[in-house]
Amino acid sequence: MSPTELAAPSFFTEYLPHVSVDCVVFGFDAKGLQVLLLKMKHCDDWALPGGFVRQQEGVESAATRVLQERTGLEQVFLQQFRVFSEPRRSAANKWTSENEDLQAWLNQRFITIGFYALVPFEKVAPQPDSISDACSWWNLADVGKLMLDHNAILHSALEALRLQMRYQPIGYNLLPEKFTMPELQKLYETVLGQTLDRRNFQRRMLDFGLLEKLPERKTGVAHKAPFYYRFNKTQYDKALEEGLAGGW
Amino acid sequence: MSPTELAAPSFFTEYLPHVSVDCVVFGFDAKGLQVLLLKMKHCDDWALPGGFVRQQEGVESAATRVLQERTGLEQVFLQQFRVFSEPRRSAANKWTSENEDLQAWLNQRFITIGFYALVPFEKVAPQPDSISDACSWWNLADVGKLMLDHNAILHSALEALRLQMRYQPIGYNLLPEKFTMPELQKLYETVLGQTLDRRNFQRRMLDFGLLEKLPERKTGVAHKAPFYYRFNKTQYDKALEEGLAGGW
DNA sequence: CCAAAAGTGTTACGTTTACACCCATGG
DNA sequence: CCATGGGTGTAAACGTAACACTTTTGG
Repeated sequence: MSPTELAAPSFFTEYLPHVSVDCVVFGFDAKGLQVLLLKMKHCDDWALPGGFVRQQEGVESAATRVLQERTGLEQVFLQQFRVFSEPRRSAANKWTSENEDLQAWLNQRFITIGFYALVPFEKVAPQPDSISDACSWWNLADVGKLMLDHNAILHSALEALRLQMRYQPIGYNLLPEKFTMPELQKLYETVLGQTLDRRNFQRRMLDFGLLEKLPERKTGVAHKAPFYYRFNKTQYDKALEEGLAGGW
Repeated sequence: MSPTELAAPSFFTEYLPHVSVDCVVFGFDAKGLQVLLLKMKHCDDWALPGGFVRQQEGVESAATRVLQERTGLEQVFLQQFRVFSEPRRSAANKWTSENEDLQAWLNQRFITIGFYALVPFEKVAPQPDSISDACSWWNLADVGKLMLDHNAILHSALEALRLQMRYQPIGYNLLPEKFTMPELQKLYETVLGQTLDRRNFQRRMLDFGLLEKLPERKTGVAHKAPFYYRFNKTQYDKALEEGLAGGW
């Protein structure tokens, strides 16, 4: 091995070749459902945050690392949902870089493992990576053409999330610790893309037994002030494990 | 490149390194749910049918190829359900072979993409592959310790299948073209691991609108002969796309 | 004091569950 | 001719959906 190689360890030795992870990071605020995107260098496209898998780590750990680097968050809800592997998905890879090793690396054919993450919007400090020059939230409705097949990945993640909501609770990772019932409902309506009855929603949510009503109400709001709630983490985790409803 | 290499193309050039697919193949007969397993050479373990991904194919296509080779079937219901990638899952890889290239290949660390398949039991002609010396059906209840983490993969596949049954029909790929209602019920009971009410099951199934009642009854059977049914493929495929029930 | 938003309750409806009766067949 | 399994129907229980009234607050 030459001194040059020793000085600059290659992507090819650090990571598993041909394998990547891509994360669809969902956040939620008053404007609706947001997704974290990166503006790639030397091109106009935006892309999902992604990364590669080290020789000695699992894909979950790789995705967690990506999330930590882009958002600053340590603990996030992360779920693998599908593998995207059509050879032609990488056909458009035409990276040029002064770093020849990086260039060769990026122009590989990649099999990517899709994850979606649910994160607390207001706690995220978006950070671009080495091949992007911006990292920021996009309202889901405003997302345009993304790099490669990232639009399909995003769409697929949203479908997986909607499916998962049928039998698992969401919200713990998307809302602040204290939240009101209307806020929780807004979250559900936004993700599901449909409006729900206010009273039935509240009853159903409470019947799940995951919520604790706090004695305080929201302040500084017009009209009648709603109560705050928080999740009972114990019950919430139990519901994540066991599921909420059954069909058979 | 040396003539030797030209004469014997390497696994390393034909396939993507570090990536494999493993298939949990479910079949169904009178004895219950069956799973297709391979008896590995030079060791007592049985394993799930698996394979590798060619440089220019997607993982679905790799899994389809594996299925075709092991079962002889062209069209099978195939569903990717999870990626297994913990580095230590491959830690036990200690293959020895006279083919040095193969040996080095098999001793890589692998990220495997888990698929489950639903196939018509009676149409399958199990075929071992080059690193196994038997391929046969096992009753799910009789499956013992499998190679590597294959027990976990099998368990996870069954969970995914049970979950999927909540909102998608199954049966088309697991039953012969004509089947009776008790047979269909047996299938559901076996996969779900619980007994169901005969009359409610029938009503529910018929209400889905996927079944066509045939004018003929089963022959050569003790007691009252049940009617045959078959799936309406059009409706069935529609249900696969759109799902059966909703929660919200 | 009124429009807008939130808290709470009730009724109607449909779906699922539980269960009963009759029919057909082979031993 | 009867035990076993299959075809069909109905009533009760449950959960969901639809909807009304009251309370609170800022403008």
